[in-house]
Amino acid sequence: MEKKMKKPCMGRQKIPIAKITNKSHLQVTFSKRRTGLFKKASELTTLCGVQIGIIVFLFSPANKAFSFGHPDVDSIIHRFLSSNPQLHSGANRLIEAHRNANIRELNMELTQVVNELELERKRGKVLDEMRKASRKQCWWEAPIDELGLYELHQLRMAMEDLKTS
Amino acid sequence: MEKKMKKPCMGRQKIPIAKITNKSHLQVTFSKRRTGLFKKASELTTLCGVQIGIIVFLFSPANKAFSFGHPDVDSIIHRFLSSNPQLHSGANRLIEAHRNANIRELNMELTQVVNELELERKRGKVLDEMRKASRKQCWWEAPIDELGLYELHQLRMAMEDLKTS
DNA sequence: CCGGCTATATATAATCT
DNA sequence: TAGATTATATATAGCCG
Repeated sequence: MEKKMKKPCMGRQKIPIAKITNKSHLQVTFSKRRTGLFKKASELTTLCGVQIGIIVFLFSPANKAFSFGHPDVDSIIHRFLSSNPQLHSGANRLIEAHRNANIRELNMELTQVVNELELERKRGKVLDEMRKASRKQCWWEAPIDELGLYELHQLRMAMEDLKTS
Repeated sequence: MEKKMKKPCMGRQKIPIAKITNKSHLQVTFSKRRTGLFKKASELTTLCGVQIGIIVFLFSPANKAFSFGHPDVDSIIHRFLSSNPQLHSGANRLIEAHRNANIRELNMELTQVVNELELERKRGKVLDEMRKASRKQCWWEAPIDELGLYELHQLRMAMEDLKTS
């Protein structure tokens, strides 16, 4: 009863980057992160003297659009649309063909491949760690509850590596 | 050379939010923060199921435009313009033109990532071989039920996370 | 120009008010 | 439903290779 009376607060917890199902959590998180995103954008604008436009569409609970812009969203959009009149040199028919493939599909494919890559990297990393550990001794042969703190730490680390993004 | 033999690293320092004058510092900061901004946007998109479009204009050293979008910048812009009838002045052609550029970038990125994935797979394969070669009865080969509940949970979560993110 | 590293500044998930 | 608090997760400034 000396130091750790009770836990005042869990503090920030790690959350998986996946759709938040709890409506109220989502609302709070959206609000906070949107603010944070705009703040980051604002800082980038000031620090680097760049112009930024951000548009955010929220579809639930109510459809609503938020935006941030320096100098303002409209001018950014206008500039953006005007800046790339055409990079469409006649060389790439493949690109033309892909247009029908829809960007969203490409994005999904890219995302999936990136995920696979991440998985492979982590798998390799964990295997590396295990291999390294196995040189010492086969501590994992013993029941979990008999493991020393160090070994538990190692195991934990391996797990963390596996799931850390 | 008495007190501070060496300084491993200054660590992150606080910087004033004002235009960075040093060109190379600015370049580095811009690159890092732009990446961070896009990552935050990506997370917000996933966490809250919203659509986001970001456009960043860098005027020095060279004029260049960066963008992030989910599903893609153009659709975000289009949606935004649709909600503001006044600004919708025959921009469709420009949007179309820019879409080509986007697809090309995506394709290049995809190709690159696929290549990286191949490399990682090979590495993983090698590690797998090593594991097989030296396997006795390491825990990851052993029956699942020998793992502690916590570790098992962590592993499960890691897998789920990797598959769904 | 990148990507990695370390120490620190910030952002923010949970909790509390 | 909205802020204030707190402990932790992340983002990054400065340095290197």
